[in-house]
Amino acid sequence: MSRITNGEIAKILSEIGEYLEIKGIAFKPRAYEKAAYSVENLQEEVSEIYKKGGLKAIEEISGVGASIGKKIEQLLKTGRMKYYERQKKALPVKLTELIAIEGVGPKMIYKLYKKLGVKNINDLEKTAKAGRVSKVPGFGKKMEAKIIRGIEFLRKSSGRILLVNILPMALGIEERLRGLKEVKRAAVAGSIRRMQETIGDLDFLATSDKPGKVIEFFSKMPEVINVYSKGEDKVLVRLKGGIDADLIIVPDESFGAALQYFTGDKRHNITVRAMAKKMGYMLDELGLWKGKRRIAGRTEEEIYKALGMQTPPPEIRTDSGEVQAARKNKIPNLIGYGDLKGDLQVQTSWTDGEDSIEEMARSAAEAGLEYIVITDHTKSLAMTGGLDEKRLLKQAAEIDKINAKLKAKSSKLMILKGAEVNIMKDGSLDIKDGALAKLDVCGIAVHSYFNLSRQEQTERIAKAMRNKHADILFHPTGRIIQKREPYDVDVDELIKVAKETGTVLEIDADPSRLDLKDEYIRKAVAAGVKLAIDSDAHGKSQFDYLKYGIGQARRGWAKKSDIINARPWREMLKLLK
DNA sequence: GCCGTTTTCGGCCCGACTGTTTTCAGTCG
Repeated sequence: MSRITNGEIAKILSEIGEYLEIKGIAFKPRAYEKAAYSVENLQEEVSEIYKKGGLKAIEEISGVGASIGKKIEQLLKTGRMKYYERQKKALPVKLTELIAIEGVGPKMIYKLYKKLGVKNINDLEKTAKAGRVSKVPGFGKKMEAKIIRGIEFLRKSSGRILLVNILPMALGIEERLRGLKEVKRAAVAGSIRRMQETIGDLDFLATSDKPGKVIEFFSKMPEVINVYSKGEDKVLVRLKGGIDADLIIVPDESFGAALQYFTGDKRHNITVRAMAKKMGYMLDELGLWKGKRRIAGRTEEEIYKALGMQTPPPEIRTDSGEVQAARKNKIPNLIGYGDLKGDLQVQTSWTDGEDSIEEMARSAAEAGLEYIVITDHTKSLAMTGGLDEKRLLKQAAEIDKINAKLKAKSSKLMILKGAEVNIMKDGSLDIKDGALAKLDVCGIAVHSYFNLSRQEQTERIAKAMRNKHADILFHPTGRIIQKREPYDVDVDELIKVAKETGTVLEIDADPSRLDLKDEYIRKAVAAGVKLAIDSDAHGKSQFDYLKYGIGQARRGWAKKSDIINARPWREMLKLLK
């Protein structure tokens, strides 16, 4: 049987949905879309589910019934899905890439293909720039210009920007809105409130008796480079950094409903709305309605409570079980933004960090931490000037000295000794066991040979994890968001090995890494594997990264008890091998 | 094509915005 991943199955199902949408078929598109979504967010590989329980087990997947189930079975058995291939043959266009263009949907794609033979993004760009799109009935000059703009934006930034590059600005704007005397309540909603890895646009909400004043303020903020449109209770602008933001003014009694609505995500809202409807209510961005009477809306809590459920934290509103859990009062108490007591991955100027041990320590104390582990690179990572056994010893002596100094100044910060030990191609570590034994915390990490086969890579890392000194696997998949794909590794297997060996898996909080991803965090938590959230700071300002790691951990349903560095250092050390 | 706090059949979230039109289709969140 061929190895087909959930991601691949999901992609095929969602493309079928788009093909059906194009044909104007009702309801089926949403069925396929829904099935695609639940397959993509499954905790277990569909191929495994099928191996264990056959077709019947596949049909147990939410949104998958007899028809889609059989199609998945065919795909697993033969590596092909005839139904999909027929659709594709009938309409040979690159749906996914065309749909990614802002403002372009299935219906447009169909028309453009029929009239102009547009099959992909390059065709579309050429024909639009030649002015041929605007000649097609139903299209005009504005649409054509919008398409060209959309393609350019997509090319430039893949349409989204890293959370870290926008969160500070968004929170700053939120704070200034709240400071206005005309504003009663204000908040930033959307994906930023959910702490998504990347952000497409910003949604601000405010309540006010004088909306005009607030809108005026918003459109004249120094961050604004363009005002697209301005109405009585709504304004849409472009901000510096190339991100769009809107501000919507709502009545105070609707603030919670609007916050709920604009926080999303879309799937979560669909599920909650459908539930409300079933209970005889109607939920929209102005409130929860029973007929014409608004029974809730002032706060989110009020709405969720009226629906008989807990308020799910924004980070987990992804329609992946949080609604069901909230109805049963089973949402776990997620790790909080102030819960970390230490940081287990910190680089210094001994290798590729910018600041000295002492400077990093001082900055960590200012950030409210009780301890840090110094984890400079080791010798085989030559480009960083990695430490050998001898220099590790020397660094240990230096740390003792600084700890004594800190104590004399009655600082509460404790510096522990560690290293980011390099995993060699064969899974061995580049520092001798004798030296590793002297470290308080031994982190291990991959920095080379990213291109090994899945099996080789998995075995290599698993072997390193089996070293009795290896405490934590740093940035387990090596990805860099929007820049570098993760190396091909079987994370499920790593989770198993982590459980078996007592190795901690890291959630690297560097906002361009956020490695582990939320789905793996959730799997690790479910498997009872211990986790650490580390800044991977290479400079004294970077302890700030921890909050992105916490956001990621929350997105993966991690509790405080799952995170070892949410404990005091003595307790934390006891949890290591 | 899927699903069940009323359903194994008859529903499926819903309204705003945009650009194209002259009453609406398509996209978005």
